Amino acid sequence: MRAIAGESGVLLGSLTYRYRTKSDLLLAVMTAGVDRAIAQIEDASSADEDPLLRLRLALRAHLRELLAADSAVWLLLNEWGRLPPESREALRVQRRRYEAVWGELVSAAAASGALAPGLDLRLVHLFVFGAANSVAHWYRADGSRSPDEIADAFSAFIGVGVLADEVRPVHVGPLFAELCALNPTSTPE
Amino acid sequence: MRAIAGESGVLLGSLTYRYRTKSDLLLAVMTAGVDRAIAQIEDASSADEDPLLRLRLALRAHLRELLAADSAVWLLLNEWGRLPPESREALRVQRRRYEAVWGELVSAAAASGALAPGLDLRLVHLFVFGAANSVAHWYRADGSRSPDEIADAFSAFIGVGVLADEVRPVHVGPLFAELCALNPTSTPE
DNA sequence: AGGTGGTTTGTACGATCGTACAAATCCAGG
DNA sequence: CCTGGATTTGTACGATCGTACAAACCACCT
Repeated sequence: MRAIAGESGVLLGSLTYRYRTKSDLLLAVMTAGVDRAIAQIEDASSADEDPLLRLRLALRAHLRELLAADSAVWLLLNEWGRLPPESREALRVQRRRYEAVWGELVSAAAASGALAPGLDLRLVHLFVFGAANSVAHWYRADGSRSPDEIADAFSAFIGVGVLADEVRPVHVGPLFAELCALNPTSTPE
Repeated sequence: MRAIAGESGVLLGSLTYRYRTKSDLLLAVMTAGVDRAIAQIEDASSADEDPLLRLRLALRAHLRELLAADSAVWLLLNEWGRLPPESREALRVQRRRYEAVWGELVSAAAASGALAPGLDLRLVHLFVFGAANSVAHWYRADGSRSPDEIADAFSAFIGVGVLADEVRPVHVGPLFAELCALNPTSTPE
């Protein structure tokens, strides 16, 4: 809490005034982040008709969101296990929407005959999603490949991850600042 | 610490006697776990000559280790980001060995012509490894598929994961107990 | 000017964490 | 039997965590 406040340029009390608990804050940041990611993915993937190209564009958008320095998606993935059950319950709506987008993309790709027949589409969906997410474990912003390049390489095979040497820090400050900019004078709950 | 002690059937003080710090304990559990996993994978994959079958058997072994209720590999994956730098440094040897095993399997599979040509093998390696690991995010012991079935489905496509509804708890107690059984009367560092 | 509602500040509290250590206990070897 | 080292126990300390709250502050309206 104190660290987040410091990164956000406010003091601890201001945080607990806007969000009664830490879970509320995390929930708000994650909800906004996932909403943004869904919008980006839907926007990117709607730019074409070809199912495979749509999948590829969606992967690009997803990795851009996931690998951003202030990625709320990455925060969600990392912090999910420590979220209280109520928060996970509250995030279920966004999660279903997110999964629905991917499921649709995978189904369309399968229907177009691009995927090998006889595959369990649910598993394929889990595979694509999890594989893309695990890129965040080894990606470095100063590395040799951009998120788009990784997404394309992933589309070609489909490429994924391992633990990186250093931990990619999440700067929650900007996330909170952005959230405050979106709701400048909202009543806190 | 207190929770680990409780699960292990000892008290807090006994833990800090055997391992001076929490990092030491985590490091010992993880090192032993990764060693075990490497041994299992090497053992399983050495049972055949066909590179693809070896990869498949290695995936089975890896998922068995990863998805076990007391998986030290899963613990490592989850706790890596919160490990102090010295611990990560100390684990680097095992990590390189682990990655070497997978790199070898992927290279052999590629050399046998099983993989599409022109792929970045380093990325393929990251992909396979990360994809397999992310299964742990949605796997349930009471689910419909066994680790081996998932590994095989993954081998067929290559399948991966998404956040599961509930968090799979890691029971560190058995890990510590096993560690004590291995070193019954060792001097504590 | 004065006051009012929203917001920030600073501080403090209780809980929990990892760690430290004296006392109690266990367990060979002589 | 007993003695000395190894191990466990129980307790306590300092730090850090999330939370709560009174006081100060600010912007805006009449």
